[in-house]
Amino acid sequence: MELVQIYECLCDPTRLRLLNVLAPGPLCVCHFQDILKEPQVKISKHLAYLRARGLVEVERQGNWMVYELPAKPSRELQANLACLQDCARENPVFQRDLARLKKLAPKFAETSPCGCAAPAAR
Amino acid sequence: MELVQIYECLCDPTRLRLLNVLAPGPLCVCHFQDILKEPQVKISKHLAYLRARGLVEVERQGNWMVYELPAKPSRELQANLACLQDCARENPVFQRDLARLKKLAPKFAETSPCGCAAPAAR
DNA sequence: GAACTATATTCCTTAATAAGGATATAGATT
DNA sequence: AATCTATATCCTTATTAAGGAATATAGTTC
Repeated sequence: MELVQIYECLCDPTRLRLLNVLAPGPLCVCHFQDILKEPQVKISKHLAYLRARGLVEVERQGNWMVYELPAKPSRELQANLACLQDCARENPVFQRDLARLKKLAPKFAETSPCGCAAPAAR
Repeated sequence: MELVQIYECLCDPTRLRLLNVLAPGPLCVCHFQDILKEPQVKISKHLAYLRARGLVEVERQGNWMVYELPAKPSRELQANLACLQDCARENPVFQRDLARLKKLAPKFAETSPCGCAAPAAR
């Protein structure tokens, strides 16, 4: 069951936070660091975990690895991401992360050549 | 985050199957055994896991322990159970289990004093 | 090509989880 | 009280995951 793989990804708070801030648009690792305020190793490893199970996709842009939600998510993934967004609406941690994203987005856009925060600034 | 606890419960195939067949109504352990065709220990342990995290509730009826989904699920649980049902609709394992439940329900009702399959027979 | 940046991987330690077999418990029946 | 039934717990083994420290890699810049 592919479903189990999805839930395996969702059962860690750090990974939930990553997916949450990814909803508005692509981000690179350093931006995740700034938003979640977690060490690089931790973030990188969880992103690898998500990637291995198809919950995120990556594209290299120079030095930066830009992560985003799958372009064509399975029905199951789509349903669960929607559900997560729904739950995130009332969750203080998720909301704080999104607020940080919003606040940092302009700075991201000007300081990082990858420009990966641009879509998130919408 | 309570959400993580929910996902911890959902990231095992046996537990997903348990929750799936619980959707139509309460069931006791022996019925889970008949439907999932898994050993008693396994089922009992996973039910305990679900119970410890509030995904199911139990009531003793004589010898039988009757499990059911929470009467008042949190918003998050409600959303995720709905999502699971949605995903189950296209999943052969889940559908097979539900078919077995439907087929066995009358037999359950006549053979077991707990009558816990009655609501499922609806 | 040397230094620098952003990110990934490896190694280590610790803890959580799953599964199965055997045994224990609680309640029912005789 | 002895026995039976349904279910839970204990024990052991193996797998998996998390976090941190250190190191490796790929790409960039000078």
